[in-house]
Amino acid sequence: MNIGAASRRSALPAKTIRYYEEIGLLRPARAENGYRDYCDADIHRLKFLQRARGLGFSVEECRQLLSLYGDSHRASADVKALAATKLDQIEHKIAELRSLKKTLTHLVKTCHGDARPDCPILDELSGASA
Amino acid sequence: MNIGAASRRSALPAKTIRYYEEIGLLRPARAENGYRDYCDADIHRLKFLQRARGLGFSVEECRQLLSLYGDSHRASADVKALAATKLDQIEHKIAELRSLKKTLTHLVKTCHGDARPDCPILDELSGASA
DNA sequence: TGTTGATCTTCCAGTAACTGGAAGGATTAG
DNA sequence: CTAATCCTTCCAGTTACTGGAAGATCAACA
Repeated sequence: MNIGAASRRSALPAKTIRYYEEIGLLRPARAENGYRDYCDADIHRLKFLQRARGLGFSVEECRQLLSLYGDSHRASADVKALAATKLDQIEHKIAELRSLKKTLTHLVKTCHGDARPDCPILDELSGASA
Repeated sequence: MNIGAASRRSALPAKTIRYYEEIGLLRPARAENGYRDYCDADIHRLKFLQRARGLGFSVEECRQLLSLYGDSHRASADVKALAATKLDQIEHKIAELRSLKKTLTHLVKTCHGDARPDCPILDELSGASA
């Protein structure tokens, strides 16, 4: 299977697939014409990457997950720990964004938003109230 | 004022301050010895940048905000629009992270997390349930 | 005066995770 | 046969810094 088909099946851009190969996440075979040739296991791996990246795992974390996945002796505890850590990070990020949203919402509300030159948002940013 | 002091006053690393200068966000004077010399307006600008970045504005958005800030004829509506757009983006990001959190929470809960080799997290990622 | 040690300078390179584009070979459809 | 599409490699750019090397300058102390 060529890279175009692999791209469609994995929902990953061809560029990204080549990039993943470059950084050693997979090693597809080569056809006689030099084209990459993806087998079912490769597609499986690519889909795995697509899902894990979509869940917010970094590429390095994906590499770990893939090695755990490939290791039939690994404990599910290892994977669970990785996922739990990621969950903490996500919660932290959500909290940060909420606080940010609160501040900005306040600013947008108090800004009259017309043609007058005074603006509470810029005042806040410039430290007028600090 | 040297870059070290400017760094302490603005809560920005010296490296970052030099970087901001490099990309044209400010132009501090130079002392005779070649050292950068920051005046109060520069510090003000740096603090502005520090706050705006912390609120999630990109460097380019900060550049816009700074030019609006410097323009006494600008309408507060311009700033409000920028902030409102940013608010939308933040809300979108929060929604994404929540959905992500939901999926991962489910996976972590269903994973027994012991030494057994089967693991619902990897199953899900590998597409076993898809 | 000498000499540390901290601070400053510039420049080069690297990070994450791709993305875009150029130049050129292979394949497929009509 | 030709045109369009797909494939290859390689180089460069993105965002917003961060790290480090090599060398100048400064402040403080004996």
